[in-house]
Amino acid sequence: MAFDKEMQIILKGVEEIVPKEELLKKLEKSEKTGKPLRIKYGIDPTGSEVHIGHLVPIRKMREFQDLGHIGVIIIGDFTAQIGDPTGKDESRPPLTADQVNANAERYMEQLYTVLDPEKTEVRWQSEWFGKMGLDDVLKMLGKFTLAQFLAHDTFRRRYESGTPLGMHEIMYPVLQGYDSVAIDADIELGATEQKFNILTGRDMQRYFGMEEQIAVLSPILMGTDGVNKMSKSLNNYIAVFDTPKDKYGKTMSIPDDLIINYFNYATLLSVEEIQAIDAELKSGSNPKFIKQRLAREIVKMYHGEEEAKKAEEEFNAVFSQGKIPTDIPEFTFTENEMDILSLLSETELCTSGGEARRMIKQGAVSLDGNKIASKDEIIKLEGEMILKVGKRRFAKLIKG
RNA sequence: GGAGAGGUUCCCGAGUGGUCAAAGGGAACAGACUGUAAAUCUGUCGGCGGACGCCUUCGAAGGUUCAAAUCCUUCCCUCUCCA
Repeated sequence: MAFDKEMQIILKGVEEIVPKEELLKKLEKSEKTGKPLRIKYGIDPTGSEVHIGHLVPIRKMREFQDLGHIGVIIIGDFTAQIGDPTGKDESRPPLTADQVNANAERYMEQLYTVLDPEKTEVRWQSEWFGKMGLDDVLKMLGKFTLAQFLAHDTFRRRYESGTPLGMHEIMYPVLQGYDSVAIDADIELGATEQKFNILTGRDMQRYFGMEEQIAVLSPILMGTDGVNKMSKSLNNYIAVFDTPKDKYGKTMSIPDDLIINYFNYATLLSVEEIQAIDAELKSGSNPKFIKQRLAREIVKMYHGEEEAKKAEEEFNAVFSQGKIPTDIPEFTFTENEMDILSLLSETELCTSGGEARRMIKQGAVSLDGNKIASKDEIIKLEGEMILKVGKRRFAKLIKG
């Protein structure tokens, strides 16, 4: 087969391709006409942080780019004001246009850590939706029936459980589908939960007499808690803008049985390398070291070898040997002595006096390694001292 | 438009005049333990002051009462059934 190599790259780490047999035709056509395929991926700039779960399909886009195709990023400035209802059980408060603009810029910055800017086209939904009149919208909506949408699990569940479901939310797949018409997409990337929306794009293209796009669906990356999918609202994510130290630490906190999953979807290692790691893991070698390799790989992707090594050393020092991290906030005091409660609130190690007292009572507070026994303790400030709360909160006190 | 149900602390969810800062679960945080920021166990979990107390909180605004999350009035929002 002519496209063996291409198919192998495209299929790697992909959960599902619908419909698979059309993909080969697209590739053949592209080769014959010399016209690159247009690979669509839509983002809703509802926040400004991208996490590595988002990047799974983005990395796929990069692979398409490396094969010579064009990546088209849709900035969903209209859909962002709706909030994607699929895969969610609750409405999201709409955003203002200003927030959307601000988010979009920061978003792209993070995507370019993976994408090839030369082969990336960025398009805004407002380019086409901004010009539409109500008649266009009605025509578009008339192509679908309510039953089609209620057949979708998310909508049905929301409806049946009595959770509010706004009319505008039902519009979401329609808008996303029309994007594919507007940019003439050949392939749309997304996580598996996007299947419905992406297939709506096929319907839409068909209604407009166009060739239908193909859905290339990536698996959903599990969050660091190992229970839910990676998501901002659940705070179980590793962000592109996280510090190397945080990326490393968060990776180390994932459950052991997620290790291979992360290797597959969050690193650039080849299938063979990952198979070797899997074998090693199954042979009973200490998962900690394999997880450290994973953490190193992830940090390396975004910050380079050097930073990865540093993050690992730091992690070992702080968590394995109980040492103090290197980059801790410093506070200079001119007073000769202060009571411990004031110190804890001034350094923002504790958010309230009540919390500070609680932490002391629980034996969580120490100064230069000596446990603080009483909330009435007066600290003599001299030179540099390290104040510590729990395992992860530190402050350096400097006598000014 | 008609008839019902409901909006509680970060989330879910009990509570229907004082004993409620408000059960229980989840999340989070801390301690012990561990190869780990995993798992498990224990504890904490509105703010201020050493408990007693005070302040802020139960959709919003008023009102009744010595006293309200709990009663009344108006308003906002959600769901169900009927049309």
